[in-house]
Amino acid sequence: MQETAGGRAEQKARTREEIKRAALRRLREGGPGAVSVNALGKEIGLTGPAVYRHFASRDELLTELIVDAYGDLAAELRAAVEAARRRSRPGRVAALAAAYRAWALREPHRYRLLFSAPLPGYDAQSEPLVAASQAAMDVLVELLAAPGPPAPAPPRALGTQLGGWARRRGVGHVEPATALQAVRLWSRLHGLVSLEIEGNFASMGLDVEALLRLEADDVVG
Amino acid sequence: MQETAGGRAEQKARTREEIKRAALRRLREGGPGAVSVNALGKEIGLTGPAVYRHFASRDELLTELIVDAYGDLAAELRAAVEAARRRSRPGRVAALAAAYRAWALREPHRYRLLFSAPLPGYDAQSEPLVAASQAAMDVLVELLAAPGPPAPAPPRALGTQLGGWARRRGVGHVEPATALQAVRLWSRLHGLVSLEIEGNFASMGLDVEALLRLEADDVVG
DNA sequence: CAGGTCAGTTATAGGCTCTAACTCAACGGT
DNA sequence: ACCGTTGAGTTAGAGCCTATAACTGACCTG
Repeated sequence: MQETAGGRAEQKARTREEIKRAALRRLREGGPGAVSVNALGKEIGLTGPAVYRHFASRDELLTELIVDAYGDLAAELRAAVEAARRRSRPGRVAALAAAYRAWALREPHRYRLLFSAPLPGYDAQSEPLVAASQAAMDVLVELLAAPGPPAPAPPRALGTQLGGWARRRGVGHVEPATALQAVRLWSRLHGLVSLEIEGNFASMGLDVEALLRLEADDVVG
Repeated sequence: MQETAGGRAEQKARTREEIKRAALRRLREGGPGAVSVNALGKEIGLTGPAVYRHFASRDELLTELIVDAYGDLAAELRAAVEAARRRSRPGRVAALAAAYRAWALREPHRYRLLFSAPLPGYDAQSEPLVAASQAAMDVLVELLAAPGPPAPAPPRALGTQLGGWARRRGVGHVEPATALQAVRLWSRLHGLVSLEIEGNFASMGLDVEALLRLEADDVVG
C-alpha cells in the first residue's frame, strides 16, 4: 500500500474516490443493479465489508453519486452559458439546452440516477439532494434573470407562488415571470431528454436536438 | 381450493391475477424493491418458487405490470377526452392533460414503472412494451388530429421525420404539424408530471395543475 | 515505546432470484 | 372405471446480495 504519499486521511480520501469511480464504472456498464457493495470492493482489491469503512451504506454511496452528478451537470451548464456569453439571450438559452441534452446523452446512467429513484424507500427529499438539485436549477434562473425582453406575466395565483419561492430561496429580486420561464424550461428539457434517453423516440427517427431548440425558443419567446 | 367455479385454466388465470394484485399492492407500499417473488407468494398463501409456475421470471411479471399500466393510462386518457367531447379543442387537450396528471398522482408507483427502468439490464425496447407505449401515444395523436385551427408547420427536417413516422405507423393521414403537437404535448406532460412526482416541485409550493394548463394551452394555442 | 485508532480481514445472519427434484390431485383417453 | 399424463404445488439448495460482529495488525500519538 501507500504507493502515493500522504497520511491516513489522504489515503482514506483516495480509497473513497476509488470506490466511487468503480461505482460509476459499474453503473455505466450494468445499471444501478450492478452497483453492489461486494462487487465494488472486489473491483478495487478489497473484500465487500471493507467498503463499509468508507460508506455507511449503499444508500449513502448512491446519494453521494447523485450529489456529484448534480454538481457536474450544473458545472457543465454554467460552462455552456459562459461560452455562449456573446450570443443573444435565446442563443444562450439554446446553448444551455444543448448542453443539458449533451450531458444526459453522454452519461445516461447518471442522468437516470438523478431523476428516477433507484432505491426501495429512497428519500429524494433529503437535505443534500434538494440542495444539489437546486444548485443546478440556479443556473437556469440566473441565465433567464439576465436582462432581456420582458417575459409574459404568469397568471395571478402562479405568480404569487413563484414570487414566494424566489423570496424563500433568497433570490427575491427574480421576477415571478422569470421564475416561470425557468420552471417551464426545466420541465421541458427534462421531459424531452428523459423520453429520449429511455428510448421513447427511438422508433420515430426524430432529431431531438431540433425539437429541443424549438421548445427552448418557445420559452424565451 | 376451488372456491370459485372453473377448470384448471380458469384457476391458473385467477392465480396470475392474484399475484399481480399482490405485486401492485407491494409496489404501492414499498416501491419496486419490495416486489419480491418470495414475498408475493407468501402474500397469497404460496411458497416463493410456486410463483414461477405463473411467471417465468420477475422481469416477466414486471413487464406485464408495465403493459397493464400503459393500458390503464391510455383508457383513462381516452375516457377524459370522451367526457370532454363537447368542449373546445383546447378544452379537450386540457382535459387530457389533467387526466394524465391525475392518473400519475393517483398511481405514482405505476407511473414510475412506466418511465424509469426498474431493472438491471431491462429492455424498454421490447416489442410488447413499445406497442403498449404507442397505444397511449395514439390517444394524443387522435385528439390532436381532430379538426381544428391549423397547427404551425414544423421546420423542414423535423416535418420530414414526423411525416415518415406517421406513415410507418399507419396513420399517414396525420399531418406532420399535428404529430409535432403530439410529441410536444407528450414530452411536456411527462416533464412536468415526473418532476412533480419525484418531489422536485415540493419545496416550491407550485400549483402544478395551473402550470400544466399553461403548457398544454401553449401547445394547441 | 505503550496505547489507541482504524482500515482491513473472516464468519455469519438473513434476504433475494431462480433451479432441481419430488408429490399428488385432477383431467382425459381407452 | 381405470390409469397415464399433466401441472401446480412443495422442500432443498446454489449463488447472489446488504449489513453486522469479532478479530487482526499496521500506523500515529503521547
